[in-house]
Amino acid sequence: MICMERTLIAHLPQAIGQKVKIQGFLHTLRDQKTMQFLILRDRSGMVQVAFYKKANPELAEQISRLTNESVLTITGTVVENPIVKLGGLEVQLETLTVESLAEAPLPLDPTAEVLPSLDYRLDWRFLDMRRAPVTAFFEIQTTLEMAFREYWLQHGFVEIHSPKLMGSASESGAELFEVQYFDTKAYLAQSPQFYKQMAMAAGFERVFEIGPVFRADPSFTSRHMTEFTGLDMEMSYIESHEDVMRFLENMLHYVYQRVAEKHAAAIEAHFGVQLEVPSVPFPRIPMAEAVEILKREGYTLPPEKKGDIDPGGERTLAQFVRREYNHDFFFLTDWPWTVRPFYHMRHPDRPDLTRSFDLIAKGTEIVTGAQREHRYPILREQAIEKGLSLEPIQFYLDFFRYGCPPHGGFGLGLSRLMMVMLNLPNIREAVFLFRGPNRLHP
RNA sequence: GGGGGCGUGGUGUAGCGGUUAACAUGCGGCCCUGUCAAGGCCGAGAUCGCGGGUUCGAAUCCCGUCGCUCCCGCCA
Repeated sequence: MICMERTLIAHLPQAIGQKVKIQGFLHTLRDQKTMQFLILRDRSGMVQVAFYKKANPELAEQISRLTNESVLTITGTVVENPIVKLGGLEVQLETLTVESLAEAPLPLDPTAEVLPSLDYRLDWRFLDMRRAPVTAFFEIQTTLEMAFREYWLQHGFVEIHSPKLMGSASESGAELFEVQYFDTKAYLAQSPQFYKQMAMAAGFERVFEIGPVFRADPSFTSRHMTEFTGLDMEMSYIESHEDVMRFLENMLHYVYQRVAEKHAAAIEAHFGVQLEVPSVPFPRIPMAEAVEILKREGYTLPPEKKGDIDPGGERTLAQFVRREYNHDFFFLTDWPWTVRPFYHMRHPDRPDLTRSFDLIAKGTEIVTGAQREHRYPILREQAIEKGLSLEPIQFYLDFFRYGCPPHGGFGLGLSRLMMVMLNLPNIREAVFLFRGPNRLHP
């Protein structure tokens, strides 16, 4: 017992007949007249621990006083027992150490079958996260992020970490958080956009970044956060945004495959989703065509949108794509110049359209990308056309004055993708800790 | 920022003009020869978000307020 190594509960079937040390939370205690059954839970699973009270009445007394979710260290012998429904084995308790006695009652019971409201769950997120589906969520997310990294590394990308404190607004400025920075003001980066492009000007050719993004939008929806993790990339020597889309769809195909290989069963069990690896290529719908489709589908766009498509329209298009192409994903391409930022490249023959795209997954926008305008004089003109003052963005414009390869890239929302993949109704449970206009704690 | 919905024991819900405010779960106690989402019995726990109004009477109707939530705008 003194120097015994801990055995994970999932590994107990390989330890039949052996004495083991297991540690975890007390999931349930069934305290009977002659016997006590403890269900112990660690990150790998649950096991039944059995104890004959008369073997040690004093210890039995101690077990009776245990509260649910207390943290225990237990030693005992693993025995095969087909009668036990939980894995057909149990640990016969020899020693017990209470590492941490949980107070009762619990404000949130992780073992309860009825879930409290999401808001209450977020108040007690650390208890909420003891539930198996949440544990599974983060294991899946870890695999997903690893798959992205694998794919990028296989294709010659370099990882960068751009600063999140900025001296000036990078784009619009309206959605920036302002912070005190000694005797001046700084802003939290609402995108690594400019810095990714800086890496292109530096000749890195291919970069990616996984990092925090801040948006000061007072958005009250099930898919917005004020702080989220962005998966961003930028690549040089492309011909058009088509190259970026092709890269993205192949990467998502790979990522879904990796997740499916490892977690298909868990995803089915915890989220009721049969994970479908999306086939490539994804359907592409130019904006002009999308408007026609919506007309045929009987969806009326709000008149003030003018070439843009609202979330309802995106959902309608998603249904259309599901029906016509049997696909969960589609690219909405060639957005009007009027609704895109100044750095998107325009079509040479259609200056009213940009070489840009959004990726819609099950009706939710998860990616925005484009070929960027890398020609200094044109970029400068476009900034002026958008009514931007050049002075605060001159450092950015300078990237394009001394040779810059043609390039493009995209930004993807990690939680948005997780939400879509696992059919979660709300982004607040697709993230470790949610940050929104009314939520800064815990 | 605009619009809709909700707010009842710790939690999740029912009740929607007159009820000792109900049910489930959790909590406490007792019982039960191995249980297994254990089961059985008993008990504690809510002045029905807050303020005002209508009414003989309000958890129930009206107004305001706060909180949450969803949709729109914005986006990842």
